[in-house]
Amino acid sequence: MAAKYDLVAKEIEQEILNGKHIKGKRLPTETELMKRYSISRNTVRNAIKVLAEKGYFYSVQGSGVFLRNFAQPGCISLNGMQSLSKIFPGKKLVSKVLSLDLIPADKVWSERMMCPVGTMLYHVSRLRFLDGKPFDIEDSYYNKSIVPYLNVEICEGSIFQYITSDLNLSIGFADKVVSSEKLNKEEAKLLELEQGDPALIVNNTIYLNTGIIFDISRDKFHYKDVKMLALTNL
Amino acid sequence: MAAKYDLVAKEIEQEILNGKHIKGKRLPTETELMKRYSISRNTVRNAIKVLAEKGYFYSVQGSGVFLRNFAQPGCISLNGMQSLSKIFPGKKLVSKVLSLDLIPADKVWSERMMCPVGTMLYHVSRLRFLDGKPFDIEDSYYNKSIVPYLNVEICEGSIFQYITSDLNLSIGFADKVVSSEKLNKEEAKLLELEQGDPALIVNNTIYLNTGIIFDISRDKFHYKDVKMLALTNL
DNA sequence: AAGTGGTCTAGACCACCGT
DNA sequence: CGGTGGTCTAGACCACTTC
Repeated sequence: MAAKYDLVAKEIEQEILNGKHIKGKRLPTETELMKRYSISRNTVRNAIKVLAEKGYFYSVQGSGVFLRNFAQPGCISLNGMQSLSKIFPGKKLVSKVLSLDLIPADKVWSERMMCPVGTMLYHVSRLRFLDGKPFDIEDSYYNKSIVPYLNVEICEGSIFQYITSDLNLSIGFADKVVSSEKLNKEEAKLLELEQGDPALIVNNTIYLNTGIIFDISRDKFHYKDVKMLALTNL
Repeated sequence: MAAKYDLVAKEIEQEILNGKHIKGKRLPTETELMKRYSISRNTVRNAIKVLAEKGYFYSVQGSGVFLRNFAQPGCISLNGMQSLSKIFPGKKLVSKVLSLDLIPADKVWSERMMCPVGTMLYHVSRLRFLDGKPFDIEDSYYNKSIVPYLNVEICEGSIFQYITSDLNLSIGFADKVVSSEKLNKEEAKLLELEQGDPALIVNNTIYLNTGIIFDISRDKFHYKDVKMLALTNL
């Protein structure tokens, strides 16, 4: 059962995407929106907050809520957790599975994933292509006691969709540590770059809504094609 | 005049930093906190939300609010807008001003900064050192009609502190686009690296709380020493 | 069934922006 | 000054976890 403020947020978001509101312009006032959707002021404010966190709005006390220049297309958002297929809706995304193993967690991994030593982990290596061009190398470890089954077919598709839709798990939040490194020879070859070229690295620790880690992964992105966007409030 | 929920948030944050709460443990219930601080439930929830957005907590419906593994020290947060001196409290931060010019905005810059062509801009280039080691090259453009005066002395200190404390301006929000590039010869020399070595790039567009851009800057970070942290909710 | 956080309402007052 | 968003309250009901 979806919340009212979420429904209203989705509706307003749709309006924005359809160009109904104009960049730099004021949104209708809160009182106006209360009437329009027959909801209380706090619910209006919650809807606005949702969209403000997505980067659509900024509020100025005493003045109004204004449309913000939002997300440059092609940027991977560091704030949300959309899958790549949603970020690049028009483009063809292909995942080639380099390896898929089932291994027991050693001491290091048990600490990283906050699970007992010996917990079985799926280790997946994928090379992903965007419109035929190598885009990133992804190295993931999934806790098998949470994600009980994976195969090559699933890994060639969207693992996240499988986890949310088929396994019916709710993803909660994530830490992402971004850095830059030189590529080694093998990685460079996969990304069609030269050894020593830069890579943009993102280390993800991904939690269920219960606070349990189910996935730790490292993405090495092709440095020429990838930009990450972080929206900062306050 | 600070808000109640902010004061409570600060108090709880202090407790956490003093080790009063333990990682993975539950925070007192909302009802408990209502009584303790003599505030309404919504105010408690606002305080919790502030800290959740900083990465301290995650909430589980029906269960409680739990302490999260928070910010790895030494990481630069992409969510907040702390100045470097606050991120590395123990370390010595030195800024060497490479250049400081006053230039009129051409067409490109007027569009980027959403200001009229001809608006005067301070262009500041700085090389920053952390404990004596080169850390990043920063290239900034400030809108002079908002930041009316800058000199080398100010630029050697914290420009942000000058803007907030002395000019009494309120910073609102920022876009940060993160990418990776090869260093050219001059940049490499400044950072004591080799030409072609990776750099971690952050392009910032920084707005006042009124939605006006006052600063656009590009940071090129030393790739060996720098990690950025993004916290993702939802 | 009891206890927790999540949503929603109705109303009040305050701080700030514009005129 | 009127209108806007920001804070705060008190109370209600719902969804979920836990036992």
